[in-house]
Amino acid sequence: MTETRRPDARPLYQQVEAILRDRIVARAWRPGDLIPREPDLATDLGVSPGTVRRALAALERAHLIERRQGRGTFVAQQTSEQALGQFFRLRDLAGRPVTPLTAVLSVEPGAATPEEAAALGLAPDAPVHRVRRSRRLDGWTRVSEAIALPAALFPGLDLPLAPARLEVEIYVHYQRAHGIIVVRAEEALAARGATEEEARILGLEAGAPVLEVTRLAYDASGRAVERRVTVIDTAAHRYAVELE
Amino acid sequence: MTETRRPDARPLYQQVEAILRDRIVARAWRPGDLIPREPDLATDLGVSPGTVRRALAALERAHLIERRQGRGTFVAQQTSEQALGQFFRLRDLAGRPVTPLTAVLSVEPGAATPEEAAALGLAPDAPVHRVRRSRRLDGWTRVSEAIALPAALFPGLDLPLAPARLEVEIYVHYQRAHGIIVVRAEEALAARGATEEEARILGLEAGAPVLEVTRLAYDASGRAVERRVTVIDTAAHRYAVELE
DNA sequence: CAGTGGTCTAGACCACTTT
DNA sequence: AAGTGGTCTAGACCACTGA
Repeated sequence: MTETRRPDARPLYQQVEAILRDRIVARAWRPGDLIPREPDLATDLGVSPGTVRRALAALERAHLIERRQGRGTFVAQQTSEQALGQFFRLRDLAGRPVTPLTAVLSVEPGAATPEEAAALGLAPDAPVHRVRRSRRLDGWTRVSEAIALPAALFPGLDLPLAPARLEVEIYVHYQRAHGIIVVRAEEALAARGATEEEARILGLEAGAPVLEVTRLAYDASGRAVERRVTVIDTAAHRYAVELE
Repeated sequence: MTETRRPDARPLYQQVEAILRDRIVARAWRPGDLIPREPDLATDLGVSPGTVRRALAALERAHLIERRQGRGTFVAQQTSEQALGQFFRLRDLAGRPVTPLTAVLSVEPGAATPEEAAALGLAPDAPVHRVRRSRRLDGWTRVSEAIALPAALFPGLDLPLAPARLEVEIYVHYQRAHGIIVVRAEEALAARGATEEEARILGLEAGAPVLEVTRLAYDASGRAVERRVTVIDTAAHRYAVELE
């Protein structure tokens, strides 16, 4: 790059980052693929290796790529372990991570509620898939979950109904079956009393205190792709947060 | 650095980061101070400017320094705005940040409970300061808080009892009066029923669902310096979390 | 205008992995 | 041995700030 003037406001390394991210979003590079080595990317894009390196570091922080010394740079392939580590915040009372056993109770078509439409950027009453799940922690059903997905993003959603264990985390399924990579989520937490239905699922009395977590999840292109409401019995578990 | 061998396992930039962090922890450089410019640090430490730059970037991410183009690099001076932005997670129902009005109800000496001693790395029954506070959000008392501080770290703790507003956030006070910079905290969240005392403070009935947040805060040297239990009425507010 | 951090370049060498 | 990312160096130039 020998031009003296750069009319673009954004720094070069951010432009390079956007270009590489777009290739992943457009599935020109797919999860698991080996991408070209740094010097080749640099000459192809007409920038220095240091600039490519800075862009790749940002994509690695966003969990979109994995770099392995001696092997190369790969588009990140989500695994259940990775997805749980990134998005599942429940711990036992000693602070140890727990692995949930998840059962899909039902998958049904529905119409977006006003809250869902606003959160997901959909038209009112737009078609959604509704998934209900329950999750066992350390042997007890502690979590009841209601997930809403825009039908347009998840055509032919096929989740095996399972009474006990789902073999892969649902975000891994989104990626494999629908090409949607969840990279970020926002959650809003509150304490409230359990409804009768929740109390039945969790083995509580109606009105017992439960933790309600409302999540909005975003994919690599910044699109809201999932809204879920999770209700948790925190008798023997805690929702862990790191502030820094 | 012309040596061919480097016996140290850690990369140079991490060693430089540790050296500079230690200068802040040891108060050789104090909050607000202007620190030497990059090239000077590089020659003083015998490394290249790029290595210093990488160390400074890490310290900036940790909120220990602030870099301002054209002005220089300063040791971070906590402000109430900064401390609230970093450590106060409550939002209104629209997701907007709220600013709490804090009242200090009491400051008393006490002895560490077993949980506190374990969390803070103290001997059983070690002396602690106990601070009780309440916080108003949007005009209502929604938060009741109990803070425990190791007496050894906070000699002569002097918090003005205030019925309404505390002029600075308490972490700003820790820094100014005791030289303790809180950089990180871990929180564990649960839903439970309010005790009678909590219900009285929050204007609820005993047993009403409240959000309990147990926080352990760490300073720049990695030492646990504060344990607090916060009880929140989430009738009109949410605890916000970003997952990425 | 001088001085600072921010960006960008162009390499050399090391550590690790695989063939 | 060959090829990759990780570290480290040594600059040039730009953008911003304040005297």
